[in-house]
Amino acid sequence: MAEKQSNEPLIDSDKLIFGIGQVQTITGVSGRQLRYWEEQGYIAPIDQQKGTQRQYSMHMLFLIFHIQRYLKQGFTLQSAVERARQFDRQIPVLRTFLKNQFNGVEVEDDKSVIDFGYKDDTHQQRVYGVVENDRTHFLIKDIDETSK
DNA sequence: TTTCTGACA
DNA sequence: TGTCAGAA
Repeated sequence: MAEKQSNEPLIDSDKLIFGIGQVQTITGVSGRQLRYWEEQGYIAPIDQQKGTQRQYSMHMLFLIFHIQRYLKQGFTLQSAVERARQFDRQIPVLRTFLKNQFNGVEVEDDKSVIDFGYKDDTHQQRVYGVVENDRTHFLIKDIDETSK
């Protein structure tokens, strides 16, 4: 099996730009709301000159999407923004962790196993994430020095 | 056609 | 927040 699949050529998310029309279609947030949120300092388009058409990064699109999700759940705009921002701060952390720990996943019909690499620098145990249907759990295996 | 700003039955 | 106007 292939050991390393250095996944570098991912899409530059910074190059994915959306106009206010696309943002409305994707997130369901009206242009009027987007301009109001911007006026309140909650969101910001990509730096552009005044009077020109707004452009939003994919990152901002996600933020807008989450603000709207919390809004639908009944939160006020202010608290929805707070929660969206908190969530936003967690993404880079998860990304870094997965980037360093993810070592591939074996997909099977009834059960799939995610390889999270060694438990620590001692390299004596390996951690796996097991996915069965909708249930998940961790699995730690001891590494026997004799094989491989 | 779409978006921008400002205003308000 | 929606919607309408007048301009770009």
